[in-house]
Amino acid sequence: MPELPEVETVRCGLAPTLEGALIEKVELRRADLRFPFPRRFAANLKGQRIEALRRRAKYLLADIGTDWTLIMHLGMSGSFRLEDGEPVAAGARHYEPGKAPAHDHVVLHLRDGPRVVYNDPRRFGFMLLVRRAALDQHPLLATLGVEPTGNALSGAALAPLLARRTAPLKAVLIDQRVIAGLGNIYACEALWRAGLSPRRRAGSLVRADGRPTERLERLVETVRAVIADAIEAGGSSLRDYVQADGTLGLFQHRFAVYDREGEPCLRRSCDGVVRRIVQSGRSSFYCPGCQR
DNA sequence: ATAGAGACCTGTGTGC
DNA sequence: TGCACACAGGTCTCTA
Repeated sequence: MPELPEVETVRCGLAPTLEGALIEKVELRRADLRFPFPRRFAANLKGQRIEALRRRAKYLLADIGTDWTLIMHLGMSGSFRLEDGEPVAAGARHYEPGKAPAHDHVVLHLRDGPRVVYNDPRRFGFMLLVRRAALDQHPLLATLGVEPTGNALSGAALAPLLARRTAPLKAVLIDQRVIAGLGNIYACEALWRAGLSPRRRAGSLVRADGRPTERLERLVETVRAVIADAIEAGGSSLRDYVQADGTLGLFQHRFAVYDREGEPCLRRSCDGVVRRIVQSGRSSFYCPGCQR
């Protein structure tokens, strides 16, 4: 669910509270999320200081003490909220007054700070404690592609990854080994901005000599722009996603194609209608009129 | 190697 | 009102 802009927004919301905080206790309300929690998970966190809260692709990385990093992933429906005093902050989903909130799976108790509650109805998220020295070699992180936020993303960087690939462009864009953190929504939006069809063969954006085409350079720019715009808007709130303080993202109001099947294309001078197709099991939204 | 399907899990919206 | 079904921001594993 949450893609890079949502995870980055969560990171910004949590960092002021978490960075420098001392973990007094970790409460696990169940034995597993996507994976079982390791034996000593809570014990290893107890008494440790959170040194920094970083992000790589859709992963949150909390540096714990000198030796460990806590890898956290929100899956499709994970969210954090900060609680002071009585349980439940405004904006918590799946909450009925008088009842314990559903799907609160992990609670971090900080010394002199609010509780940090992880909620995840579908439980596709997870938390994993790994040795920081080996973090980059961890299987989850080792094969990640380039971040779309810095200066690393370029036509030249992508060309070798797209060359000769026959898979649809959309499928390759959301492959985390290519662009780290790009997901279904923002891939659709970037393709619309670039005027490129999600069905086009990925390899068609690379010249025979291996250099990027103008179309690929254009796509790189729209990917960077849509990610930057979404971060600025605090991400997109559809069902489960909220920021750490319970407020909603705003980018869903700016979708050009995502979830707009049957509605008119927003491009001036295009009278097309947004279509939904299924590519490798995921919905792709695009305008057949102006995306080629 | 690469592309696609299925699996994991719960909640919500739609149509009958 | 209830029920069945489709679908949802992700990613791992298996099969051709």
